[in-house]
Order: sequence, then C-alpha cells, then structure tokens
Amino acid sequence: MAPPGSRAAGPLPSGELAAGGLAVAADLPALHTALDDWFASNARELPWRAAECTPWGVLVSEVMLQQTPVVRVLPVWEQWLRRWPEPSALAAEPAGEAVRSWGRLGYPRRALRLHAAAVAIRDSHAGAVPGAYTELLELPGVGSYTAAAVAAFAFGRRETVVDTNIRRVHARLVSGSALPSQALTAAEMRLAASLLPEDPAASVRWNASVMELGAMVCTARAPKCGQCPVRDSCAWLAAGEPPPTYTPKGQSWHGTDRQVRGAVMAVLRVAEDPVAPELFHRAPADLGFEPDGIGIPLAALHRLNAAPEQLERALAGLLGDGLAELHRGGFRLPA
DNA sequence: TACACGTGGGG
DNA sequence: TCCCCAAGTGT
Repeated sequence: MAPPGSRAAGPLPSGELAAGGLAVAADLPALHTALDDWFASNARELPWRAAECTPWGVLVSEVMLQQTPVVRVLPVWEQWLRRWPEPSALAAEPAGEAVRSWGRLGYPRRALRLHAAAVAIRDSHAGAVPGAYTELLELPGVGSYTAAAVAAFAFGRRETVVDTNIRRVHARLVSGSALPSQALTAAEMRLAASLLPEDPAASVRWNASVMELGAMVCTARAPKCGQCPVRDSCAWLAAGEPPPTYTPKGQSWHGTDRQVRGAVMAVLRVAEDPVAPELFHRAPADLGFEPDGIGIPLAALHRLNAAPEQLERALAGLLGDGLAELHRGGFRLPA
C-alpha cells in the first residue's frame, strides 16, 4: 500500500470522498476558479514568490518556514540571500556561519542541514538546485513537504503539496472536521492529489492558494469564515462547526532540555572564541571575571537554574547533533 | 508511531 | 500570565 508520502495522483477511488466530500468533488473547477480569483487579489507579496526569485531562494525560504511564521523569516531570508546568493557561496563557508546567521529563527539544526544541502548541491548537482521531487528529497533537511513545495513553486511542477495549512483547509472544506488528524495519513495525500488541477500551472496556483487560505483565513484558531471565498462549499460550516474530536497536546518548554539547549546555542552564536565548559556550569561572577561579549546570553542561561546533568545532556546533545564542537577545551559552533 | 527539536507573537 | 501554534524533518 502507498505510504503517506506517495505522490501517486491516479483517479479517485470511488468512495474516497464519501465522508462529506461529495459536494466539493462535484464541482472542482468552480472551487479552483474561486480560490484562483481570491489568491489573485489577496495573496501577500512575499519575496520568494517574486518571478525573479531563484530556486535557491525558494529552497531557503521553505526550510526557514518550517514551523516558523513568515514575519520572522522575512528579515533573515533577505540577509541570507544577500550574503549567499547561490548554494556554492554558502557551501564555501563553515557550517557554523550558517548557524550563526540563522539567528533566533529556532530549530538551528535546519541551518546545519541547509548548509549540508548546499554542499550536496555543489558536489552532486553542479551547483544548481535540482527540480525533481526525488532528487530534492535526497537533500538534507528536505522532506516530503519541502521537496514538493520546491518542485512546484520553483520549477512549476505538478506536485501534491501538503502542509499544515493545506491539511486544515481540506479537513474543514472537504471532510467537515475542525482540524486534521494528528498525523498525516495516506488518505489525506490521496485526497490532496484528487483535488489537484491537471494543468501544471493551475496546480501550482492551487497549491499556493490553498496554503495561503489556510494561513490567512482558514486559521487554526478563530477562522475568518466571513472572508472565505469558498465558505458556501465548506463541509465544516455546513455541519455546524463541530469542535475538534481531540485536544492537541501542547509543546512543553519551561524546564525542558530544549530550553537549556536553546540558551546554550544563544551563547555560542555570539561567542567569538571557544567557550570554556566552566562558564556554562558556573555563573561568571562566581568565576571572578566577566567573559567578553557573552555575558547577557550566559546570564540568561544561568537564570534557568538547570541541573548539572541537564546541562550535560544539552551540551552532549549539541555535540552529537553537530551544532557544536570542542576546540581547545571549549565549545564553539562547527567550523 | 511517537517524540525531540527553538522561538516569540497573539488570544 | 499561560497556552497555543507556526510553509516539518529525522529517528
């Protein structure tokens, strides 16, 4: 049986849309037109959507946008593309520079993988971002969503793009649920494939419009149904807006290893030289001197009052992940 | 399959 | 204040 990532876009098995999707499937062209029109006049002007944006620019944006809001990505993306206009430019620098330039976007391993992807593009693709889904999927940090998104948005290919926005729109519009299932299913991929316009250019617009609708109107909390161009076709509205059938479990943060890792990374990002282990374990004041430049993030780290073993786990984890390395007895970003 | 992985804005 | 959540990936 096909895995969730399967991109088979064959004909819709009869009964696939039985759970509330019949009304939508009945008039797909009208749905395509409605979202096309809405997108044409409501889409945000984002730099990675500009005609002159390169595939590299699209790839960088897609990785930065993983689990990260557009407004925070914007300035960092501009900075990255100015400094590294093509993959080979990034590949020529130490991975640590990518991590440092990542700033406070979060999930810094993405920066590491983007750097590794740039190296792979230089070494295995003659410096040009590949346009085929399967080749994109081979790149570090590129999963099924990002591979499909880059193939579609940078190369105009007909791909089944499924992100959290698209899943939510499909859940409401077609399936009549308040939220998509907790994990991406093969059925969701089949549904998405069945809704995709046949024409490649139209499919690209469709993918972008559904995503934009999910981001701007059909939001997770307090959807703006009054502004929705397809509210009259919405299975969830028709069903009387039934509540979610499960409660999403929150991401814990306070007191976790992740919080400590984040604080350590904040220190390493601003450090000019390797940071001695003692500085992580003992407050600078106790050591009798003020470390140069890293005082503020170091103070933030110590305010967490992490247990020694928790600090050890964080440092070991960062070393294991390649986000930090030991140099002359101190911790630093990878060179 | 479920969990780990950063960060900060909005309700 | 606290909690939710944002264009996911890798294990």
